[in-house]
Amino acid sequence: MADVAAEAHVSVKTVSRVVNREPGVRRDTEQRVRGVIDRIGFMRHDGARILRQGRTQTIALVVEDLANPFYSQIGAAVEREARIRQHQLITASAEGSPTRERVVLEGLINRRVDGLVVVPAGERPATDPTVSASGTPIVYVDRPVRGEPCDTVISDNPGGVRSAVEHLVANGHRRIAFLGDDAEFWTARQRREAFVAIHDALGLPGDTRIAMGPHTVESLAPRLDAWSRERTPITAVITGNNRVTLNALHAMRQVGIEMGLVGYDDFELADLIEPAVTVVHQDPTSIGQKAVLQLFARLLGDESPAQTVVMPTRLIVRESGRLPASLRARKALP
Amino acid sequence: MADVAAEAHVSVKTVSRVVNREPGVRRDTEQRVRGVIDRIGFMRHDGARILRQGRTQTIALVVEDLANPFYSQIGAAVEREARIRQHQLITASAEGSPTRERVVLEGLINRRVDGLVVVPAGERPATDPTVSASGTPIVYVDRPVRGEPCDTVISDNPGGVRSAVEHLVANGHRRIAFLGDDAEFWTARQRREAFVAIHDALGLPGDTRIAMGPHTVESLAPRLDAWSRERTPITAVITGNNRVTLNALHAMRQVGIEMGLVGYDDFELADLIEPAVTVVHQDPTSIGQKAVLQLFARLLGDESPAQTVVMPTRLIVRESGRLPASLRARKALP
DNA sequence: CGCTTCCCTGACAACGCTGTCACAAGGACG
DNA sequence: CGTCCTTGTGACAGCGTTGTCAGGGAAGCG
Repeated sequence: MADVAAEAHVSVKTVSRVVNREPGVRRDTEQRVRGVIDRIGFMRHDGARILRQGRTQTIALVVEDLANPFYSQIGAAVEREARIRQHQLITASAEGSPTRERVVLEGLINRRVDGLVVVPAGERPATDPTVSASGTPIVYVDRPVRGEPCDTVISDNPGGVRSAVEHLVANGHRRIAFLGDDAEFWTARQRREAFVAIHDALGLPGDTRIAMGPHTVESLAPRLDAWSRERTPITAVITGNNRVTLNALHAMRQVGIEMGLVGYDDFELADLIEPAVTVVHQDPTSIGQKAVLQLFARLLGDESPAQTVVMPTRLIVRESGRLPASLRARKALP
Repeated sequence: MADVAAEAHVSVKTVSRVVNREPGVRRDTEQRVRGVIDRIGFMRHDGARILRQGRTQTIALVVEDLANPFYSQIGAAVEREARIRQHQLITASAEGSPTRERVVLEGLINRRVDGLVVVPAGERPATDPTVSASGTPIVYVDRPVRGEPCDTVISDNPGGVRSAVEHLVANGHRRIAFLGDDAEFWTARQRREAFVAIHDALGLPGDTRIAMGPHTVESLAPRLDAWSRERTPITAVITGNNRVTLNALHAMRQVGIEMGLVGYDDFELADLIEPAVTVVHQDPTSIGQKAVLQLFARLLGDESPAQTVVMPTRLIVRESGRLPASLRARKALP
């Protein structure tokens, strides 16, 4: 900038004014400065600008694994919303480890990102000293943190599970199993609890099977096989997230069982599998969008109490919720 | 930092030394400073550090669409490799628009990212003045740019297409169509050309069908239907990328045609569709990894001439490459 | 003509940190 | 006792911007 100033016979301040399109520069001066800028290829150093102004125009997204379509869709939405608001997005993976998450968050706060969208790993309480002391606004996504209330965007897990169970029941299923992901995950637990609650509410048999992950195809196959051979066999399963759904589908294919299925999370080609998979769809794009909206409200000074937004889910009915023909004969209890 | 210094009765420089674990601080001084830091919750301001040191410890990834699994897997790999090397990753979408790409790149260079991994939009020549003038090292991924040679990581498109065609031919197919993505994309064109070349090399009929996209299910369904009804019908298609594969699968399902298929890009559940889809797999994780490797070599001062790395593809044989039973009767030309 | 007002421009400090250099104190050594 | 070296510490400048304030000239006004 000093070089430009010297070359154009003006002060650095005037160059700054031109670069930032500030008013109060005579037209010919501006032309001259602009000419020099183009000629020597000057580019403003945003680092210095940031240091001076205190705002980094950057937000960060911390997720478990960017390659998981659920998170990458959130990522795409967050990036788009950030870009619209002239902010850059830093993405970071915590790989599900609270320790790594701390390190990552600390690094981001050292960089003075303006705000954070975080899918919290584990059960970290909201009052992480490093984070809360920094005053950086955070919006949690997909699962809440413990302790004092924080801005959070989650999806309606009980509602999603209820729609799945009701759909299966309406199709004649009575004994429904639940394959949840590792109980370490809050979403997994919440969905399990909802599963139990809705069973009670509908007066369904209480001895249905519940198995929490991690699930591999190898462990799932014999388990599903066994469940379907019991004296009071299950006729359908609800899977707790996209990973589990995939593995369960592989397992079923492998063992050759026919069984009702409602998956959690929609996935590409769910409609091309035979039978097409009925799923509970939570819209990652809307979730990400909503989170950014909330974050920017805070950045613009919104001081209202922390808010938890529950995003609705939608049951996408395809075919896998039906009672398979092979099971219709020995139709279950009333 | 000044506050800490005052509180601990040392100079800011000593605080700086402690924070950065520089040697040459007496043990008790360090303890005292560390105590104050913890007490008042000091966190180093990396923006200032960066301004002083000139390195941002940040690289950026510019892709078309983060929600596309191919790119999000590259993104995950790049982030991981960057993290290992103590760098943060900024991701940005250009949404396929060269104009937007320019703006995005300019913004990233203003931030003085240390390096860039870019999936170039369109046919931008390598000599983008803003970028090349800045001297920021760039590695292009998935498709090359025109003009002077640049570091580039692409996958072996001719090899991939060849393996697809050879596989289909080995399964008895003779009339094979190619459904490429928009010819605006370099990869789409390269795959088309490879398709033509291998046909010549193998002496296959020259009148096979080629259609470049954008392809929707609606446009694809009648086209595939028509092709399969002609006097010399095609018996198989090769699809030019994951999007096209998906739409083609939907279209086939919709019209109810049986036809051989080899898709470009692997996708989750390709093995659960009936018949399981044979694909040409390009490994986005390795591609991303390789690109970062190359980038950091440049950052560490590697001055060797620009290099184009071609990553091998792998044909994942499942079932969709077979000659459907319904077509086996009127078995095609020798 | 003197005064105010407006427009344009520049000097300067400061954002928070670190590299350089200098300096003081203490011990080793001749 | 003087010299040299080592160790720990601090003063200061400067990274590239921008906010603040001040100043100079032209125009407007009485």
